[in-house]
Amino acid sequence: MNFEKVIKSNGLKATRSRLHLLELLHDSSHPVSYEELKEQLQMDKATFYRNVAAFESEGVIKSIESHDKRRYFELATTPHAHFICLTCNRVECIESTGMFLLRGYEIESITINGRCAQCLNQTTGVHS
Amino acid sequence: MNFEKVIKSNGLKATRSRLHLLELLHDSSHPVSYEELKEQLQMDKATFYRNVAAFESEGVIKSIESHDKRRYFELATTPHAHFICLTCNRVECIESTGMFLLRGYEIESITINGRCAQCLNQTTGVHS
DNA sequence: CTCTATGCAAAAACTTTGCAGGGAT
DNA sequence: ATCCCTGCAAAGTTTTTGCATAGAG
Repeated sequence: MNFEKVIKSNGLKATRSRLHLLELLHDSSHPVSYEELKEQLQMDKATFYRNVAAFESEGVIKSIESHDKRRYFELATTPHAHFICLTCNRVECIESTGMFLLRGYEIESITINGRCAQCLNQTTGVHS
Repeated sequence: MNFEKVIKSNGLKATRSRLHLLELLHDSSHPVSYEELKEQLQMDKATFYRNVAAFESEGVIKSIESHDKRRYFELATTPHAHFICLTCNRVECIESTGMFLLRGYEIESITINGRCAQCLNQTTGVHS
């Protein structure tokens, strides 16, 4: 994946911080929480906020809000739904096909909150 | 709707502030934003935060997060989905029946982000 | 070389906590 | 009368802004 190109094509400069941000999101199999993202990147907090905002407004990344105040980020790819487990807080991407229809509305994203199969069976093993 | 009873049955005292909060949510046809709620209630901000937290943890009210950082509240009723228009920021409740099934998962709430029919037709009339 | 992005520090916005008085049961 | 709730003020957090320097194109 050529992030440099992606960044530049959105009128932004391909700096180290920005490449790091996108790489981190790309390397993760699931959406990354705000906190985790902020932690793992060594850029200044001001830069972090500015870059996240820039990428989001350019549509390079997307954010999902969970039931509590958590916010998760991922690279913008094909539209798909998200499932957030209220017990273990994991976010899963749900690739679906027939789901994006609702009379007269344009659907951009869907978030489903609930409890995943794992957590329903074993009440142990809670992820923070 | 007997809010006094609702509040007391959750081990809380039926104070004016709390009754106001629930009445306001009840009188609104759609979920109310955090800001609007905070504005329209004349209780102290500390009290506001404490009461919202109390009601939410008791399951009396529910909150929905929109794509940006907005948070919306409603009285907890029967499970239903929400549609948030990314253009006009309106939140609609979607009563659905066959929607709450997903292999092995327990669904608690669903949020759909997109653009409503109105906004798709007329690009004017954006609500704040 | 130009103009944007970054880091630092300071400010603003938002949320939580402590405590004494007021109100509900 | 008791114990919870409220308001105020102060402390903590999170996010934004201003500005000089560093870095990308």
